[in-house]
Amino acid sequence: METTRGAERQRTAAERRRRELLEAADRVVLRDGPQASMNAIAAEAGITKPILYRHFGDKGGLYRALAKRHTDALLSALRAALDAPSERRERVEATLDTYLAAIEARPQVYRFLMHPSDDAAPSPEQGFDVGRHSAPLLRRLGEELGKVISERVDLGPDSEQMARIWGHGIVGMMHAAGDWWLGDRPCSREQLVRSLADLLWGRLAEAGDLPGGPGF
Amino acid sequence: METTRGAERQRTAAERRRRELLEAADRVVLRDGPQASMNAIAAEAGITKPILYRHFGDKGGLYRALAKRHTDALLSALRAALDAPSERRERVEATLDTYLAAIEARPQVYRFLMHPSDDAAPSPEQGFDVGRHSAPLLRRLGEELGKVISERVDLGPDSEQMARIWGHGIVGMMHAAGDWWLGDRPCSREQLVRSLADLLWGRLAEAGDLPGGPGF
DNA sequence: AGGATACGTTACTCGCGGTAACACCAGTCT
DNA sequence: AGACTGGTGTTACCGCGAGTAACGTATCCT
Repeated sequence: METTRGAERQRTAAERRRRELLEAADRVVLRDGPQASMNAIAAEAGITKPILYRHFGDKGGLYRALAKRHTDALLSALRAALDAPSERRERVEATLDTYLAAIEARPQVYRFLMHPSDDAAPSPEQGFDVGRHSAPLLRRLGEELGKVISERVDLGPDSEQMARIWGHGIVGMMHAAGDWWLGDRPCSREQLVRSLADLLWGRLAEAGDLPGGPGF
Repeated sequence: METTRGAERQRTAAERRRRELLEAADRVVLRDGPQASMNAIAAEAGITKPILYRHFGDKGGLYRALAKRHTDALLSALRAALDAPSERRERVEATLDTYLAAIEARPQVYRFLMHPSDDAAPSPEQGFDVGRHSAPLLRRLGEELGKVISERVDLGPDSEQMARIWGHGIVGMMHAAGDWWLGDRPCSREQLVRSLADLLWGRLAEAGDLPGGPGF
């Protein structure tokens, strides 16, 4: 009975094929942006649409598979920065810098990852579902950072809750500032990193008011 | 010569019509979500598609007009909180709370405003354009807050730059935390507001390490 | 009256996501 | 050998939504 070995070989072949398709999709998405059509991707892979659908179900499936690869890569880079053996402030700056360097180096990947992917389930019942606007990447980063904070930082009672809030908040801060910076490039990366770290280090609380009206 | 008076009346009539169309569009978008079709909106307004296109150019135009109304409303509410005559910390908390209360009260509006609206210009030249992932609302809030900070807070040299960075960063923090909170509702709004303000007030820098591994 | 300028319609094109139906070509089971 | 299975691949189609062309009609100015 050769079934097991045969099935095995077929499975690995299918997986290789899948990887090839993903790489083709990657090329197209990085060239045309997130609105790349399934036709274009299929053409790039040298095949036709139905094959893509057999492998990935629908466009969302393909995009999710594609996103996972890049997300994993970015996440592991961030973890490395987060685990460096140094002072907390240095680690925070290193993490911010790693993220910003990544989106600076490959803005197309960044753009793709931030795409909401429109998995908005049309939810039949009146009143469509609410939240989940954020890209899955941001959710994941926020959760991950929350976990790290709660494991390592002493926040007193309700530590768990606060750590998650901070995780999502910090990630959001990093993302929004990064997105803005990437567009206008008003300053160097170092300066951006330092300013954000300063913000997290409470300089807003310490700063004095300027004359005229209430201080923020 | 009646041209001026006639033109005037026509213009105001057109504007009233436009407002009616926007209100119809509002109803549909708030019911069906951002993927509402132009057909549906036209039907709700009791007319047909071409009229919408005459008034707004394309779907993006309609959505931009729609977004402006809500954005302006939210922004004025935030300004009020930001201008209250009290301590800085209180004003910050009030502003956060105002934003969160708004997205809590009308999540559909929130969802619509955060929709990227896919104005991704297919930019003919190789390498499509990069940034501008964030919703226009966030950009605007970030700029606005940056202005307020730079006007009121004394940040020393490079104040302008840092204020803008902080503006976008704080808005991003608020948004990401709010989005996550709106989905899972893991705590009360008060608690969320206090935690975020604590974060901005430098509690991350002050907190001690927890045993085991490097502290964040 | 004559003509411009709005408002409104029907009926279409075009592109995209997704699918049905069919063909082919391995290896496997009897 | 010959039937069966499961993978790869195709062409041709459906449905739907954005956007447009062409046409008809009321209103108001000259």
